[in-house]
Amino acid sequence: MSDLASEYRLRYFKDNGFHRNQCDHCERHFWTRDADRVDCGEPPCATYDFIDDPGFAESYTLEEMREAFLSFFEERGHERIDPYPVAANRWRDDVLLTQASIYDFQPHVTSGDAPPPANPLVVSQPCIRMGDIDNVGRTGRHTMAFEMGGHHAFNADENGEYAYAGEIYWKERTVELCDDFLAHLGADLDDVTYIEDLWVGGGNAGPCFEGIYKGLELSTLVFMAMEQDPDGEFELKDGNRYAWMDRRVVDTGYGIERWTWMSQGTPTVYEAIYPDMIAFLTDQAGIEMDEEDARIVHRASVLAGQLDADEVADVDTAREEIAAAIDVDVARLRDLMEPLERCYAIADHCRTLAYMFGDGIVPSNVGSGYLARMVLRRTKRLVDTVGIDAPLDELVDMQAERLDYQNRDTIREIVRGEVEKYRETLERGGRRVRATAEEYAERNEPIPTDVLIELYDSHGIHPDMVEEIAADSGANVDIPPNFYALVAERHDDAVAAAATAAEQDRFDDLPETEPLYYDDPYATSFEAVIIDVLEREDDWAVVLDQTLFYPEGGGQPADHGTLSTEDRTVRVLDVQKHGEVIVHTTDEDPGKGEFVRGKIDVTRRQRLMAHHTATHIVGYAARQILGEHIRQAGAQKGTDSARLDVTHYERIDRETAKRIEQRANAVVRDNVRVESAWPHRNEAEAEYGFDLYQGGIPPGEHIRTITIADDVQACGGTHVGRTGNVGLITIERTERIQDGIERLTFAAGDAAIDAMQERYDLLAEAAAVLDVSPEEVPATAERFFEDWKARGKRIEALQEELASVRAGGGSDGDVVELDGTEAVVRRIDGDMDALRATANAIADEDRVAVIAGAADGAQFVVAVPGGVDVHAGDVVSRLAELVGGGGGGPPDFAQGGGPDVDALDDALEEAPALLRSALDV
RNA sequence: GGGCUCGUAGAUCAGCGGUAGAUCACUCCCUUGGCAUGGGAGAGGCCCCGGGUUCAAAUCCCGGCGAGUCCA
Repeated sequence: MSDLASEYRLRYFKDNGFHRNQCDHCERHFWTRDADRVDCGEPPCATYDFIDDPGFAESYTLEEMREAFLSFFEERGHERIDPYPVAANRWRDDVLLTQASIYDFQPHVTSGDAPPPANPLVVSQPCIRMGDIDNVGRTGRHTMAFEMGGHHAFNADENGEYAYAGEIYWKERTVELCDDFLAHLGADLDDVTYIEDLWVGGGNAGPCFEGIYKGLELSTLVFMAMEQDPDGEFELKDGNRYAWMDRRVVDTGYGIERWTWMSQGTPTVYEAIYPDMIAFLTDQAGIEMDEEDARIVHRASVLAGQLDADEVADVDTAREEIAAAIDVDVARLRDLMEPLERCYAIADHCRTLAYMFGDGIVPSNVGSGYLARMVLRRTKRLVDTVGIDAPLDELVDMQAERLDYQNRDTIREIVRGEVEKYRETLERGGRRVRATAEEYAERNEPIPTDVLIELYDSHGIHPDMVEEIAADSGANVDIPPNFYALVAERHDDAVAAAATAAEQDRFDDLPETEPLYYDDPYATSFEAVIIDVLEREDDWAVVLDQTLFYPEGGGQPADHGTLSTEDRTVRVLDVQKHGEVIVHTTDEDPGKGEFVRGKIDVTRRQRLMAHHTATHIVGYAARQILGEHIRQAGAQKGTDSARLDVTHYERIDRETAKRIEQRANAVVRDNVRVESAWPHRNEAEAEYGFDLYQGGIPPGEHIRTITIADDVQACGGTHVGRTGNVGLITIERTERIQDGIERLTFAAGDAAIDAMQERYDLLAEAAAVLDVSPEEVPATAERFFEDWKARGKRIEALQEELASVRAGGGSDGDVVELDGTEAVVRRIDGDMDALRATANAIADEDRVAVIAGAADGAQFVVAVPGGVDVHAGDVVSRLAELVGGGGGGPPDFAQGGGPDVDALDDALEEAPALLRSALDV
């Protein structure tokens, strides 16, 4: 690694009497005002020094600390902006959850493509970090959900290449602000250290300082100044090479919870940030402590920072060390701490869930919905373990109320639904495990590993749950230590090959195509100049200077039509966008350098436009009927129908679909204008929020918006002018694409009429078949079905009756005398069921039965009563051979057959001989 | 986005090429003064749907629909 040490030598440190020392334990360098200091100040190199001894002049609640932070930076030239949702995938598609305040400005602002909403700015951003889940509750400082206070400045060279330029401030001012904020709150600055570190993430990197005070990391000051570059001069800790870039982004993170904790000096951060909920939970869990217990807890809390699962090899050992340090038995310490730690985790997880569901995440088996489900189930297990009676939706609601969410009823409904689903999974799993355990206990074998993996991977049953239940049945379980690695092995997947476009280079050099389709959505023809024509295997690729043809995008298929020159007309079969170049696929060569007149297929275009506008309307209607959590998870428009996938936590039944249909058609009848605009991205986001991005996140500084009534979406598609032009919307069906995602398939305009007529035709056809009027179809169908079932039963009964009659009667000619037994060899008129019934009836009279039929090829049934030494399977097999087929079965009853019906009677002739020889064997 | 598992009587499940089963619930009868219970009999199945393989499919293969679960 090239030497970056000079990056950390700031004038600010020099002017303020700092020294650069090296930590005795971790050997990292740090800056301090205390020349003699030998530890960096951060656990495990140090302990918490502020428990019962707050580090600031006054005590703050979380809300007060947030305000103190924001206003401090506001007073120093930063603009305060509203926090973003925790569901980061609403404005970027590379991550699921917001994990830091800088996430708000990635990728477009950090890359320089878009200007920041303000510069510099300050925000308190709710974040969720699943990675800390094992530390939550234990270290006293880790939370899965937290608010990251961030002040950010975006600097760029003055070369005009980026959406912002100039120097706002960089390292000196950033450290100064952090130091000033500490001073502002009354911190003892001599006890503050700034540890040198290097930050790497998301393709960027840069030097950073960790601000530590009294054993607690309060801030991280990142100076993002490098980007990944194969030829870069620095190889950093992730193994990639990086180079300096011409943008410099100040990315700071102040843990608002920790600052709050520092100001209060409570044993843990949790008691500082939501004291009411902790009190409620410990009370519910029946945790009582005498004075001595409380003293132990306090002393252990000071050392709890050592329990960081990322830092220590073994949490149990770390706990033993703590027990030894405060001279308490480790078992007693654990008994005292674990229920408390669980209560802390519950409070934190409930806050996480409140953020997730409050910001519109819907539980699912995929994506962020899956993360939410995992957190919820973990929380439910914790709640049950410590014995809290309050329902989980109430606990989550306590946090949702504190966080001031408006959709609390929906949040509770989602939580209740998920708890119920989890209960069902456990019940199902329990039954399955009991059955499996009994099976192996009986055989006196341990439950094998592959069964454990299957139980977990396919049925969601954790191996420790298997162990618990199996113990009741006396079955042994060996859980291999690398269990989860074995599960992961089952998920080794083949990497999908990315298509490489050879012609891409050629298109890259062409000028951007001027799109005409936005100017007038009803235009049908245009004139253009052919820029380039490329012959391909089966067709031609044509690039024009401008075009009315809409290229496939945003779920809207491409326009079709024709391009005509003076002497020829070629058909346009497909249109694709390569960057800003629009490529038409044609069936013939139109000739290069020619003027062409283009005509689009108007019917196709109008149907597509109707469906596109209808998609917005259906989404808008679904949101009104189902709730604010409804978001587009995918969409595809066609000429005959369109489909819209939305996030929702339960099945959309026919009744609900009808309500959506009615609401959508009301919007059509209102005949409001469909407005399009090209606002600046930041202005659009500020005004409408991230619900804009229903159909994906478009690039660029300006985005195109489509407004229908109160619904505003970023959209590049073509739309009708007024909702009335859509004509009619019919929802054809709903289906569940994944857990938490419902697909609405609908038709609009002409296609809706077609769909309605087709459906009525189906009903009319069914009515004609039943010879009743359409209204009577359901009742008649039901009557017929019942009748059909009753007849089936009647036939079965009659067949048995007939069989016993046959068994008794029949001509004497077909009775064969065997050695001490009689056999009946007979051909009857009936299907396999009749044959079986007859054979059984004969066998019931202690006679061997060989029954043949020809209802569906040649068929045999042989039944042998008990005590007769003939193997039915063998006899059938040999008979069947004679008719070109096969057969078999158990010794007392067998069936078979073959295609050669003509040979049936001959085969029956052979039957007596076969039986006798079978008896002889 | 990908993987895996499961759809059989009202419920829970067994059967996994050869005559559709068990337990509980249900109906009736018997045991008892009544209840818990005990004994007996009975009813209840488009074996999710559609193709294919086979002499023969609930069972094997493919597709669809429905449900569950794990991973990114």
